[in-house]
Amino acid sequence: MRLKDEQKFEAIIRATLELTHEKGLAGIKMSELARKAGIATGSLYTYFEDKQDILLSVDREVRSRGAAYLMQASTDDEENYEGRVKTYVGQYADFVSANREAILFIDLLQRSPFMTERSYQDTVDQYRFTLELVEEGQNAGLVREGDPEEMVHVIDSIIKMLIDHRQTHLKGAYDEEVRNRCKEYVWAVLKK
Amino acid sequence: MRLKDEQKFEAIIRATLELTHEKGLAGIKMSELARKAGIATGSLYTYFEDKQDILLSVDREVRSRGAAYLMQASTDDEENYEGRVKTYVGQYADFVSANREAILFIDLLQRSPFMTERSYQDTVDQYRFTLELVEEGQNAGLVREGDPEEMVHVIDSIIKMLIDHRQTHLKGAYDEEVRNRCKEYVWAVLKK
Amino acid sequence: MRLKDEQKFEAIIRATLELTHEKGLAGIKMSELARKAGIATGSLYTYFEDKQDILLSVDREVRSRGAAYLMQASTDDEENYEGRVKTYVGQYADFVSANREAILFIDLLQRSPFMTERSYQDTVDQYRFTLELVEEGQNAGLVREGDPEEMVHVIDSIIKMLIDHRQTHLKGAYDEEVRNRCKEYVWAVLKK
Amino acid sequence: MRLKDEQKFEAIIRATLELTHEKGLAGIKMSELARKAGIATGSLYTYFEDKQDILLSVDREVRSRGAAYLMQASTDDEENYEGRVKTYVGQYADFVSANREAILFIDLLQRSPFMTERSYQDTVDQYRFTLELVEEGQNAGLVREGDPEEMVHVIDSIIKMLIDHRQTHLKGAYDEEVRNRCKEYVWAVLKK
DNA sequence: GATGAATGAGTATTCATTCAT
DNA sequence: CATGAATGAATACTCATTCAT
Repeated sequence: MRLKDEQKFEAIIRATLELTHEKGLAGIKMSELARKAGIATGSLYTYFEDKQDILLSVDREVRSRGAAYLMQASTDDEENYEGRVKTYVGQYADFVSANREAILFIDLLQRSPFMTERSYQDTVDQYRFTLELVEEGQNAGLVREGDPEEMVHVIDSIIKMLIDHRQTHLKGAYDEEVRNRCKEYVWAVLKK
Repeated sequence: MRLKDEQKFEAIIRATLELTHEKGLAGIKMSELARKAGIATGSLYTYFEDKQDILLSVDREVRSRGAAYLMQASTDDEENYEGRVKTYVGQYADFVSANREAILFIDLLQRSPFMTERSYQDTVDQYRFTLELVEEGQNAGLVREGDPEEMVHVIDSIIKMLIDHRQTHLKGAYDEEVRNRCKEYVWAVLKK
Repeated sequence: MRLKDEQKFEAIIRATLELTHEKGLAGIKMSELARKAGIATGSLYTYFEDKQDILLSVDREVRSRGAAYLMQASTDDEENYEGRVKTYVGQYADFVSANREAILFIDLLQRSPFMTERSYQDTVDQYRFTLELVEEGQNAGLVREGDPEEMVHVIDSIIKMLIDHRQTHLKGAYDEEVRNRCKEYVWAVLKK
Repeated sequence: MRLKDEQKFEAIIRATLELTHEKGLAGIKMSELARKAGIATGSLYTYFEDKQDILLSVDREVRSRGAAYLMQASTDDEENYEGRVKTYVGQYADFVSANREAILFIDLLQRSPFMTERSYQDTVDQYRFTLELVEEGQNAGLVREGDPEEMVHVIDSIIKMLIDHRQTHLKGAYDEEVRNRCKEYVWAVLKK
């Protein structure tokens, strides 16, 4: 017999993200999803309970990959705080740029009829490292006072907006310039 | 589509926004929409062509109201530029807070399959005043260099994020404190 | 608008019974059911929740009609007990013969995956009159001792078997002869 | 279909009967059947053509076992006819009680779409002995006149109903008391 | 052979739109 | 015009059967 396949799981995730990007959440049809993933419609149900299970699973997967990426992003060898923040922002911007579909997906799912009671905690976990970085800066008197969690969200939205604006409206590619503007704007918001 | 009864149109808009808030765009069913608006399902088709027509009409309406609000927002009597920016941001924050559902709706519609080729121009129109304010600051050497349009989007996303974070995650009410933080963060990003 | 139609409800019941007779419970397809009832597939869902709801509703309806028939069946003017029992059995046999499809349906549904927790009570209600007749006979010393409920079931099975055997295996029509045999056999079981 | 492993065939029969008892014929899924029989889904197709083949095979097997049992049931040493009938009814009641699932299965299959044109003859074969017993009684003037085949069916339904009523509705165990009632009722129907 | 994942035709169900009242 | 029942195409999901391992 054929073994349940990690590659198929991966293919389904990829297909879901692509389809969401192309047609929006509501536009996802199981048959199309299967075709895009290169499997039969019925096979989707070997891997997932139903449509909602696919969407929530993709959400979970994509979030955890994001968290993993941000966790591993090293900022250690930088000497000063500002430099470390900017390095981190640069890495985060790279990640956002490379994972636009995933980020769009999470965003759309959040406000969809498929999202039932997903806890806010999930999101927080994902930002733990960023949060700690902000708190460190506040403790060192280098960062503006204020709720660090809120600040993290603001930073997040700035970076996503800059990249989205560039790619969606200006049809431009993500480049060093946008990357630098991310650093600039974020640092402007943070610094005391 | 011409209107036969202004009140019904209003009810349909309100119902659309509420439903979008509750279940997301994909969760809007004509029957539910009608019920929420207090009319019969079939009557929706007296006022609108089809579902897409409703969504696009609500979008148009809500956008034009937003633009009208921002247009009318006066900043004239303030003496200095920073003060005028902050006054404006405060007013904008008030508007965002008072129209969260509408803003969510626009946001979701933007990336939905219902939105066919709505031009980016619409959005620009809406931000014309903000844009001019930023450009004025740049000309006066008070505002950081950079694409003003991009800056407007960044400002916009900061304000929306601050208010959304407060209301959604902290379940807190919009108040003077959030309003002030909007001003602070925005000015931090703008100022040279 | 069109009013929800009692006739359609009736048509669906009839179609369900016919289809069950023709193809068995498992052979009922919503599309075919709708066609047989002369309505659109989707309309089934105007009248019922889902397939199971149709089956359980038909069950309920058919049972209550049976109970109503047996309730109304008069035996009053007969002078002696044996005569009254035989009159009643004759009427019941007429009913069974005229409602074979309904009886088959109830029987099949009983042991189907659609039947969840239908209580035994339903069945008892339906037999109340028969039960009282048996008890009356026992009190008068005319009927054999024993659990009256059990006796009612035995009587029921005898009548159904006689009629089914005649119609199914012998392809014969229900007639006075079978009717009389019902009376004979039942009375043989009952009499002391 | 030839057998490769007698034990597996036995397991499949048992699983089929259990499943039919639990969920009815329509509720039998190949995957569940396989799980219950302790083999893989695909293996079912090593032993049988398809689903219908399983059901008909189980039917055949179960019927032949029943016939074998009734054939072997001896009534020879009883002196008088009534005693022999009662002995036989007692044995038959024992058999019915011990094979409720099989009997339900046969009953349901009979009226299902799986049963194509299984001849009525099969059933007759199975009742040959009972039939002869009744005919003997009629010839001896001890049994009521009437179609012996019909009488056999009536007897059969009485016994099954008594046992089913006891076990299903009263949750009681089959015991000497029920056994005796079977004899009583049957003899009441038969005797002239 | 045995296994259970893969397949896809077949079905139940949804829901935008139409239409009789 | 308003109503909400009726429609049926569109879609999610099931499950007998096949087949790669």
